[in-house]
Amino acid sequence: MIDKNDEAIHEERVVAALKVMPNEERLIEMSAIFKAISEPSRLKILFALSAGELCVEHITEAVAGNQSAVSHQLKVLKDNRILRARRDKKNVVYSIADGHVMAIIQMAKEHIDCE
Amino acid sequence: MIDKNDEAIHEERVVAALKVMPNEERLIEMSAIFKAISEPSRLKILFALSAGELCVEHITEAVAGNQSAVSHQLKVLKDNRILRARRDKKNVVYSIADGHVMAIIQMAKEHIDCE
DNA sequence: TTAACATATGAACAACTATTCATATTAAAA
DNA sequence: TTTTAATATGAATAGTTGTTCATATGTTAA
Repeated sequence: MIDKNDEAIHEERVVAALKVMPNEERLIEMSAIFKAISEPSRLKILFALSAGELCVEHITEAVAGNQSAVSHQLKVLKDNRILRARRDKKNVVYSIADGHVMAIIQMAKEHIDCE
Repeated sequence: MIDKNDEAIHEERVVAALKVMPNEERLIEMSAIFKAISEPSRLKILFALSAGELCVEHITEAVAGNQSAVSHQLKVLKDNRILRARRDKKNVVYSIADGHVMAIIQMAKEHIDCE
């Protein structure tokens, strides 16, 4: 181990990396999560919902957006299982799917503040 | 509190949301982090580096990519402070900037697996 | 049923982004 | 210095994505 040069160390790491490397399908799946929350408009929706579930109208109000745009954005978030939706009479009420979502956002916040 | 209707609860949440809502600049800053890791090709690089720092050549090898593309991808990751770079003789060696990065990725993984 | 309300959707356009190719830059070795 | 090796960059193109507008769908109340 002592006289191993960088080249050898790196080659080992390349092999190690290839072993832990998720397959293409899984990479795309993970990327999609990040893509979904990588638009300010959609991130804004997540903050709007951080205090609890809201119907589309109120989300639209909270993000100062327009109804159609918000609906499209909600679809992206729901399709990626970042949000859940349930109907309540005339309204559809959206909420954050699980704790991981805000945890990811929190971590990004910390990352920025550490710089 | 007892006879508060959904409308009133939601309005309160809208107000709460507006209070915690990051300003536009900060939203964009956070989005940029996610955007940077939202391409499979770049995510792949992060996995390649998860075992330790590597030079561009080895990264290229680990992701089975082409040199120019990888260099462009590295630039995006570095500009967003997701990676750090240091020169070591002829090589430039890249590494993951801090623990938040892989933590975020780990959380996304868990999120997917919980579905 | 019909009217009114809340949400969703499709098409179209504009804006953005990734990759490729060719080449520039930079550092080390000869 | 000249050459070679490693990395970076600019321009161009192709593909992707967000927003808007108009309208459809579905739900409730009258």
